Amino acid sequence: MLTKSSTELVRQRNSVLVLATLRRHGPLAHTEISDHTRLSSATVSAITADLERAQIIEKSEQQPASGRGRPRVLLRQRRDCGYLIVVIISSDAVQYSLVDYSGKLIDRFSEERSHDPDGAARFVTGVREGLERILSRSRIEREKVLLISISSKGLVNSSEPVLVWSPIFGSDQIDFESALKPDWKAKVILDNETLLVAAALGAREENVKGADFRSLAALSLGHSIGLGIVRRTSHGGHDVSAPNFGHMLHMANGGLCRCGTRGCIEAYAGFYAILRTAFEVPLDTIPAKFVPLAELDKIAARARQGHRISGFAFRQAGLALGNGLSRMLSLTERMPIAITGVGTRYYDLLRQGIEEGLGQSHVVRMEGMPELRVVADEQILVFEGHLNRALAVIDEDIVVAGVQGGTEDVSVPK
Amino acid sequence: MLTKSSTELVRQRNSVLVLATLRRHGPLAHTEISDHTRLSSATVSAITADLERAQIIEKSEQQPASGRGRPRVLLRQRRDCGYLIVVIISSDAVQYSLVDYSGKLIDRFSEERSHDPDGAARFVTGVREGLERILSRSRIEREKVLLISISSKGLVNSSEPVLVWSPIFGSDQIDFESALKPDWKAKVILDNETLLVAAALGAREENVKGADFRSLAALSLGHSIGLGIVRRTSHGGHDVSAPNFGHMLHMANGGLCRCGTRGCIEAYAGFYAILRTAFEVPLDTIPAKFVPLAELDKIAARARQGHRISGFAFRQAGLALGNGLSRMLSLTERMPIAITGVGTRYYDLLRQGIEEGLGQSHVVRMEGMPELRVVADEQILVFEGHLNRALAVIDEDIVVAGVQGGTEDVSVPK
DNA sequence: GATTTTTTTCTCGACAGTCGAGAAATTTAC
DNA sequence: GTAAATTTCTCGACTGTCGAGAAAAAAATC
Repeated sequence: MLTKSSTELVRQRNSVLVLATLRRHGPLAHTEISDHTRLSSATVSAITADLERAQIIEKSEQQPASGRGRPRVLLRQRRDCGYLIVVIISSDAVQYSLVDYSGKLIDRFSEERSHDPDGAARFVTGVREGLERILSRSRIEREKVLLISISSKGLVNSSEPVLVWSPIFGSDQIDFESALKPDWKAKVILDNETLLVAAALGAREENVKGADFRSLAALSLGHSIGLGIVRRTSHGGHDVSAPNFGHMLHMANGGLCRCGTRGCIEAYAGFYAILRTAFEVPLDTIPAKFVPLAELDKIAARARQGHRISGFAFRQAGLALGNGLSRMLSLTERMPIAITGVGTRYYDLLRQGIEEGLGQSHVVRMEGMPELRVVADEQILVFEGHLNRALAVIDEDIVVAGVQGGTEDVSVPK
Repeated sequence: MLTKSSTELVRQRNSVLVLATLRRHGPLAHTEISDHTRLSSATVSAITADLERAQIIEKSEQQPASGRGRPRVLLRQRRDCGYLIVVIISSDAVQYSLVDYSGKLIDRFSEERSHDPDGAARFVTGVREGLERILSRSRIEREKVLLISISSKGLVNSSEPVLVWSPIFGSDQIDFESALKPDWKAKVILDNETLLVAAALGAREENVKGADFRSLAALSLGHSIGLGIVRRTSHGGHDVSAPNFGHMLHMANGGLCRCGTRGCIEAYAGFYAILRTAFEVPLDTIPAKFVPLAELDKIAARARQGHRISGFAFRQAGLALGNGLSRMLSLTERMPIAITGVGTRYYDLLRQGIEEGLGQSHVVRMEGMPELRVVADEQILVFEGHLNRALAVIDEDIVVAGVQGGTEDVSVPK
């Protein structure tokens, strides 16, 4: 409320609103936009006329008229209005996707990540090459790429695209903004991977529940532990954050974590930690850099057959997660928790520990156990989260940059 | 962004903006308002004319002109525009304050709270009587009371004025909305006490640092433990919350807390917990209902003289606080922590434990120790927080209700 | 095939809000 | 007494939204 308002701002907001509903519901007719936005028909006319003149949306060609009356003309985003590159960094590969303004996937490939530790600088070079490659494969002009949206596990600066800490590079910070500035005019954004999962799930949930949706947490189980939280703000938007959950303190002076601290949640619930407990390796052993999934599958199999120590390892992981989640819930409101990631394949073994860990706290005793649900297809959710956020950013930027472009040959009156 | 914008909304927001700057900086002239709000002079004229017509603000009488040129006419809130009653519930008393629309204290008294446990229903009756008393003492019309702002320790529903859990009444919920509806047309709001402290400190901090202020936490030490967090939102407002920090899980299966759960932070850092540790009473002993401060002072004195167990009790309290704060910081961004409440008198004994507890976590190792500062005068901060929030709510309500009231005798043209 | 009905889109005038520029008011300086 | 300085107020231009009704276009009906 610290900043003034003006009529131009009104137009900007309403323009963004129109573009957002177009995103949400696909191509719409004039009347439908009016219904969804609660803007008057006249206002919709004015706004869509502007957007059309600025080459941001277009009338789709004649529909085979369904029903009588004047046939609808659908409005949709112009695909060639701009492009988006999505970069998903995971522990063993980097995936590049080229997407047009309508959200349609145009091209995609993955590049294996070498596991060499000499790290950050080399890695950035690789990303720059990857970006060049996807651009050149497409024949799209460089200037038409409006946004590069990157995601990674780890801790991300909330205002700038800087990877502050990651399981891969540790405290070797990566500033994507300055790394890509020489090559690209496009804006660069960086988000935590689980944050995007939460964003995607929040959007889905709101589509189902509407205004009843309040908040939701996504917990990603894997080599490392991620948490994303999404909350509806007072004015209808979504506020989304990715706290440093995996390295929240679970137990003072506890097991040694990859990050070098003792007692992090990850030091009990990460894959390497489960391995460590299952093999009864001392808790202050420096953890393995990478754990093959097959190794964990074996432990899980043994646990399911009743092997005590193996079962204990998963139970202890669950306890750490449950305690951590209860602490999170003490600091927020009650919200459902969606569990995702490769680790969900061990959910049968983790569940009891998680619920016990949750049950040990005041919040859960008072408000009851939060809803726990397992959600598969983390990869799809990550991409969906990218699109949600990135395209919204593009819409906003385009409108704010000014919707006056286009062919200025309106100067022939009569 | 889900909701449409309109020109009326623009006027509303800008009117609220004008009232807010008037709150912040005291009586201001036309030009000064224009400077602070960045609204044009013409707009300020239009808005202030409306507000004046609606009897919300008034021109102050002639100032002794300082400097040459046409003398300024200061605008200020009309005191009699409406009134606010502030109710501060503490463990041993309830304080009632009557405040006019300009924020000036008109009347105040406290009523001792009987320590009888028969609780909630009786207590509510007491509050209703207290409100009647402060009204009748003042000769103000009941309808002129626009807002009743209540605060208490404990857990508060974020949307409705319902006390969900409190150290005094436990889980006996109190719904102030429905309790006061029969007597009062005024709106009723309820906030956690430490939330108000955080709000007040946040406002002060922003006055000093301006846009550099990002966030801040207030930790209140006393019989129970309170935490308030204030953050600047993207559009310049303040987002403030009071998580259930005192009953966040400190240690699974730990000491028994007043709330009936085991291992809460309060079960280590509350006054009764310090007492329990100092006297080597078993950790599962049901805690004392109320601890005289003199008792704690004695333990503190012994600790300062080197008595081992007494010192250990404070150290352990500090550790619980430090661990808890580190967990909070894992879920938020780095922020300074202001420590307040009666317990600050033992800060010399707590400090080492707090810092050690903080230091055991990944965040603090990475980002460094957060700034810790001791802030006295918690009572003043609570009241200040009440005024900040309540008067802002009143301004908003008045403007939204419509600024068209007042004398409609403008119908004589020429 | 002409007319009516239905549905959608577009246009016009009214109204609300902000802004810049300059007029009006009013005091101090010389 | 006049000029300069400073503050407040007013006017016209511009931008925005809205409701109502005109215009467009296809299906239904006679």
